[in-house]
Amino acid sequence: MQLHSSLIKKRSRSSLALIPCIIFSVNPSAFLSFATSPQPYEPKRFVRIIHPLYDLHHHRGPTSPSSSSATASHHYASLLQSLIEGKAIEPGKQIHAHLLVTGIGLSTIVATKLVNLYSVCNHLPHAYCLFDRIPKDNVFLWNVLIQGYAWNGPHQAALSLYHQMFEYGLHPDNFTFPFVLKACSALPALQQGREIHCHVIRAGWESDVFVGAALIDMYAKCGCVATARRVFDNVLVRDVVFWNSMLAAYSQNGHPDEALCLCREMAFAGLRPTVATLVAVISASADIAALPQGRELHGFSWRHGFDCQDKVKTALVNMYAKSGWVRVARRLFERLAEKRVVCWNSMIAGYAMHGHTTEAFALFEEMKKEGAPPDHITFVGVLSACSRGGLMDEGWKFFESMVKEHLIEPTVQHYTCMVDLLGHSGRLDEAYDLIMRMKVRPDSGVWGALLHASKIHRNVMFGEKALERLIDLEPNDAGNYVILSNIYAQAGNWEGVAWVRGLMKERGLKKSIALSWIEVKNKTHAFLVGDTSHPQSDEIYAELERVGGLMEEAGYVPDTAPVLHDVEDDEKGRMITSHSERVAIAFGLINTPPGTRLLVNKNLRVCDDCHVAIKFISKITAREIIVRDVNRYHHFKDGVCSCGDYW
DNA sequence: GTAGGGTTAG
Repeated sequence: MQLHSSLIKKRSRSSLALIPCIIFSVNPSAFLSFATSPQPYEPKRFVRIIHPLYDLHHHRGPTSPSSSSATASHHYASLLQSLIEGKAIEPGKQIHAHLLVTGIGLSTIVATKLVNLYSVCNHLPHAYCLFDRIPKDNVFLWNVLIQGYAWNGPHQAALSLYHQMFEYGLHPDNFTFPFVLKACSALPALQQGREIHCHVIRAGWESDVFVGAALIDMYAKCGCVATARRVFDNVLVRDVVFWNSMLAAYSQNGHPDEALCLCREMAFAGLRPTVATLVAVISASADIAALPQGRELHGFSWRHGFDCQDKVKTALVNMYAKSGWVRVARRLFERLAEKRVVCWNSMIAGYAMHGHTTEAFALFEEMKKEGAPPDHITFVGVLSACSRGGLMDEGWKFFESMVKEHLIEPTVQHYTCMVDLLGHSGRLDEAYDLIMRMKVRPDSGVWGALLHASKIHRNVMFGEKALERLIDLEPNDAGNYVILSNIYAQAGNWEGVAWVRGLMKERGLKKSIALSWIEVKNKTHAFLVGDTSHPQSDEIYAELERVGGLMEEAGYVPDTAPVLHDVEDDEKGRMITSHSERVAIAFGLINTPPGTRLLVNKNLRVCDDCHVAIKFISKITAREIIVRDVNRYHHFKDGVCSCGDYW
């Protein structure tokens, strides 16, 4: 027996342990084995493992007697089972060939294992080919194939297989449902997902924790968070992963508050968080720039040893960048052991959000130099940096290099950045042309970008075109209607204003109430417009008046045109000087030592007048004031804002 | 014998 061996390291899915697979070549035909023994390789152990196979190969075992044949089947099946666990496709292929070449043939059990192996290793054409030629009378066989298509696509194939099962008189079980639901999440396919949910209920699996998690994931990916929550409530025996699914559902669908609240419930229920819990919750606090929670979670991660996990670190980088602590984010980023593309993306996007274009571009260059290939999300970050900075030429250059050099097909998000960039420069007709020429279906983001650009450049025609589409795409988003109403008001078209307001009333839409919050001494203080509920209310308004006087001396003229009331139009008759962000800033001024940087958050965009006012405040009080609105960061310093007055 | 969750942009 001539042997030559090579060691292949395969990652086991469950434990991430390294499983050495030793491949041997045996005369006359290629032959192989594997060893799950720990390294270093032990010859004695190897011989014990190879022995039965060696016998089989020389036809000493699996000849005509049925008992021997059954033994052979058993040996091959257990061999294949280990290959499945190690996801070792090549040895599997060789066994398959060997069985066919030597005429040993495939028993049902061996064929099933091969389908399983091909399926988990994403060799689906092989898996299907084999599946097609064997009896399909057990659910297990269908499950493994559906699993393969659900993980690797085409996802539609998983769904057709699921439907075919019924034609064979088989019924899906508690394994089938998670697999096929995974395919629905990936597509995403809500209608089919709902149908499967009905089957789940009929089959009595709705309180199964695995099926439940899959349903939550499916509904979350389809944007139906409320339904996901109903599923969550119906499952009474919950484990950590199940909780994590619901946390992720909230965190990924723009419900960060609910995610944070659920996390507290989870802790109360006595469950210990995992890496996935922390990643979901940290990213939820990043979404609302909840720095106190974010820092608390950072501390928790550190105390429980999660902070050395790169995924947690990346989530923290993202959280600090989004919460206005870019330098802290960068320090953490530098300490990452392995900078994966997501880490670079997170940091680049962080810079872009703050309008730090130079840093964003520099990091992009560094990334390429370090040999980390940028992906489509990297380009979303870089392009949004261009659009924040109004850098038209650079934007096109990046867009073209993405397509030509990096062979990345532009997605709807890239087009959104480009529309934003063109809109920024007032080239609304070009922006509209680009939307018309897009290879992908324009979504609400693209039309939203055109709508905002129309507002800034006071263009009624493109504003109307954009709202027309947005009414179809997100009919219940009050913000869109308000922007067009603003555009009409700016143009003095009061009929237009009345029409839009009428439309909103008819549809029962109300603009969200404006809210600003500021963190002082580790405590968050939130304010509504004209808020007088704070214990320091009198001092706050005295400060607003004092600063207001200085501002007028410096040349500030409050713009009281009706349009200004539209960002926070709930406060009819109230003074714009009491807009929530100004109240929060005044609170910050009286509660922090002179010169301290103020960081204010707002749930809507800053209105035009407040933007002007805050520029004055920053100069008069010699403070750096950072306002994070729903769209971006504004760094006010010495009477200038980093957004260049475009937001 | 087959399982489920997590980082990025807008």
